Amino acid sequence: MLSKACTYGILASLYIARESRKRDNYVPIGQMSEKLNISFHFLTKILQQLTSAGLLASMKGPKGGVRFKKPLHEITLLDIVIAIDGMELFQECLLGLPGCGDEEPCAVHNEWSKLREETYVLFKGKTLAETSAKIEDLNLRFALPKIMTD
Amino acid sequence: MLSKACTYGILASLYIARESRKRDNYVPIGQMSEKLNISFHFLTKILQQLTSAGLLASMKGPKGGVRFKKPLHEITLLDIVIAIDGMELFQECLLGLPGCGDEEPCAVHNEWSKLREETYVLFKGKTLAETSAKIEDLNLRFALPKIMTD
DNA sequence: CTCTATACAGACTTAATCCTCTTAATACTC
DNA sequence: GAGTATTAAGAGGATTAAGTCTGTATAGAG
Repeated sequence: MLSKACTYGILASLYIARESRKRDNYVPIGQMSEKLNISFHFLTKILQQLTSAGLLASMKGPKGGVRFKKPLHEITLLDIVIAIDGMELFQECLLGLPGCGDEEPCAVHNEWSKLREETYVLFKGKTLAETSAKIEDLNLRFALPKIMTD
Repeated sequence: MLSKACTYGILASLYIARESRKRDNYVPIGQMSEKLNISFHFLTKILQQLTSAGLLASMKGPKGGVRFKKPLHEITLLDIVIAIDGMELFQECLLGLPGCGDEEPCAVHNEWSKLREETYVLFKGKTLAETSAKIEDLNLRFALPKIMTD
């Protein structure tokens, strides 16, 4: 469904969102990679994609790191997904048929495009503000063990 | 979403279904691979999965090939998908969190599991009889060019 | 019985994804 | 200005998915 890079990107985004609600600093990638248990260099590359997509601002040097450029309620999971995995997910024919579309639908086009649209709407409706808040409500220590222990 | 092998498996299944409604012979994989423009050996491996899953019966030798063991209206796209890609698609957490489930949901678990369920129902509701009939109704020469020219 | 057309099996190759490493460049601290 | 903590950039390695090849077994045809 989503690439590993994309799920890491979402997790990292939720982490950054959570940190930035606590204090307004840049969040260093090194700390983040430890807490999320994701390879530092790999995470760096993923976050660079978010930076060059204009979602994150980055700062080098001590006290550097990354943070979101816009308020958290203006950034959605869709923004993250598109920046990393692109739009193909919401456009591809289930059967991989090249000409499939509304005009020349494949055998499952109508149902499938409806599901794709629902998926799109789901991602679009999830802001970082709302979603990162939910993480704390639910206290997901099972999944993100080190986030909760700093 | 689906692996290449799985989409090829579905296309081949629709082809077999279509052929077997015309005459009751085994469908040779060589002919199928030409018509669908899929590598013969690769397609063979994929169809072996359907055979060992009990969906297809196969016959060696001249006039041999594969055909479905059950009537077409009793076989769904879900059967094909599960035989090739397994059930993970309908079980995995969107964020890849290991403990995510109804008891300890991740931040998007509820919405995501609803979508997964809809996907499952979509596949389950699509029988080969209905779906392969649709292919001819819609005359999908754009996508399956060689199917229509034999 | 032999020949041929087919499926079966598994090793191998290629391509894509995932991840790591090394070397910059830059900003802060003293 | 030197030292250090950080991101940036890109090469390279590891793993998995995708695809190819070679050979074997088997069923039918003559």
